[in-house]
Amino acid sequence: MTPSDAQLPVPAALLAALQTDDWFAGCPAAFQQALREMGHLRRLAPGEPLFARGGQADGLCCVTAGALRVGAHDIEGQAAVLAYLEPYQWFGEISMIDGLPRTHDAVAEVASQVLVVPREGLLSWLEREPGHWRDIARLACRKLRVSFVVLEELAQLPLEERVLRRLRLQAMGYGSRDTARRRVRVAQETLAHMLGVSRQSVNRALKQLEARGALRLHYGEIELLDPIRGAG
Amino acid sequence: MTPSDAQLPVPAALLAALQTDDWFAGCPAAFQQALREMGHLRRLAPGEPLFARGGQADGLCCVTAGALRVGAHDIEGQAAVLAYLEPYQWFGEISMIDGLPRTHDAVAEVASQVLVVPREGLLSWLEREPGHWRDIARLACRKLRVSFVVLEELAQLPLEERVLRRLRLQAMGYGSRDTARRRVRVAQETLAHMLGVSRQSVNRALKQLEARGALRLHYGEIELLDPIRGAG
DNA sequence: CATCGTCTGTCAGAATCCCGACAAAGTCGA
DNA sequence: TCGACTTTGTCGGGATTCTGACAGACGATG
Repeated sequence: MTPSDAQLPVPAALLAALQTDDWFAGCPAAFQQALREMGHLRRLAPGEPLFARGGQADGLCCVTAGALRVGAHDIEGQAAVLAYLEPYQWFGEISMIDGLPRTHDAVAEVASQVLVVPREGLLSWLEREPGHWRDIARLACRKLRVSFVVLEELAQLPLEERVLRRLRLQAMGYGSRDTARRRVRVAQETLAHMLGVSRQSVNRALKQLEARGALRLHYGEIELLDPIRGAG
Repeated sequence: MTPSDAQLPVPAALLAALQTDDWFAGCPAAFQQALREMGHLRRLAPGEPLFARGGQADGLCCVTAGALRVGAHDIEGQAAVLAYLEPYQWFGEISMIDGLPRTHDAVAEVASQVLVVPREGLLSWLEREPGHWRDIARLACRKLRVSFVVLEELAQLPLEERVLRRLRLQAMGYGSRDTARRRVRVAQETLAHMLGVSRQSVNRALKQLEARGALRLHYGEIELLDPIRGAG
């Protein structure tokens, strides 16, 4: 067992930080406690995969440090990025629910730490406390709503709006946090991959948004300004 | 109360047909029975809305006859079609789970019939049988998987592939049926709305797919051929 | 402070797609 | 059978995006 596979217990102090996430905060204390006790922490080096598409479900996860890139590595190396997950977002509930293979790859973008709640343990716990399946459903439900928003934008909004909305979505942790951050650390090329367009197009859209007063561009970072000005 | 609002009980004979849907078939008999007993049938005239985006959740639904167009009516009349629901697909679980407003409009495409299970009744039933929240989660989970597939295609696949995959997705009821139909009744313009591109582009893609041997075009209908030939 | 790798900004040609328009073909009802 | 309506097939101009390329700006590292 290599150091990166070491299974560290989850310190109780982490519970406070985990409340940042709306889903976790909405779970009953008993369930929160169970997730902490059954889970363990796993460190990931930059570029190290947590799981790969098609792999077997190992459990429910939560980013506790760093950032994970979730997407799909196409055969031709076309990296379609679905989302960037940051503390303290939960994921992996899909395979948790239906037991089918992973839908995406999850790779550490930087040195990261992930809380992993093993599937088997959680399943048997849920068998004793089946009411908490409702919380699992809530988690999937939230993703579904985000997914619908992204789908709709992708389908018919002009690129400029899509860029702006995606940034705001990222700023509020894809619906997981109630307070949106002002600054989003993301390279324009990364943004391009998420939106499925070229970096040049993203750059042009960002320039127009900056001229519109919706945001301010920095090196490797984008500052979102007053939504009123950018809302048109 | 108008005739279209009449609340007809759900005949027991419908249970057999409902088994067509993978999700329903996977639910325990007790849950199936409860859904039938708590639900009622509602008739919809062509163009009649079942619910609108932003409206309050009235319950879990299932198409039992006809077809529903699910999408979002933009302010400018831009009708973005998310999917066409046909018997016996279930929907409306999102608002069921989180109690938030509807994400989409649902309008009858033709004269249709919908099984509606009122939210309040189902919620209190689930309070007595909380283990079946897992089934609700399964329903949301399946949609999430479909949504991921659509998202990925939308992001980076060439239009020709997107058209083909969308047709196959429709042919197998968005994952709700195990056997895919050969023929899909859908106008090219409708397909264009679902993919967010123009009718002309869809027509060109379809022509190329036909030349490739992946499908055959008919009037108001598309026949899917052997997947092997079209898989490239 | 010098260097290197990353990120941003911009250009031009090629490819793609959108829009409006119109004709041909199919379907349905009078 | 005829006519109205829907759907399909196709064309061309205008707009948008992609690809590839390159220079400058920034930050980390030694």
